[in-house]
Amino acid sequence: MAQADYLAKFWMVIAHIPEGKVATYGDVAAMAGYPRMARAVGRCLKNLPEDSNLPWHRVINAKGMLSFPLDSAKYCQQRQLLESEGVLFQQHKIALARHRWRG
DNA sequence: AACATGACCTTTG
DNA sequence: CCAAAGGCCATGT
Repeated sequence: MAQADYLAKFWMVIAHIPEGKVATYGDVAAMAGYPRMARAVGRCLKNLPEDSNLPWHRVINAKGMLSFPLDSAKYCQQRQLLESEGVLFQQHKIALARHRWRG
């Protein structure tokens, strides 16, 4: 189905994000060739199995923040993964200007 | 109906 | 006046 088509592209793009860099949902969608599908990217990541080797944590929203409540376990996990890769946080946001990846 | 978003607009500092 | 932050509506699955 068509869904598998763009899902595969999202995975490919995300898999190409370098360590220490991040991309927004919208950027991933655009780089994959589907400009208005930012939310579909989020949906896609949500469906990922745990044993997936995809660096989902390098995908953040346009505000440079993680799309989880600040006190959630998910938020902590993602933030920890990013910081361990060298991504710097300013308060609760990522320094997008410094870490945003451009394909 | 719900969502792991984005862009735009308005308000603060 | 410019920048950052938050709220509201629009998109697509």
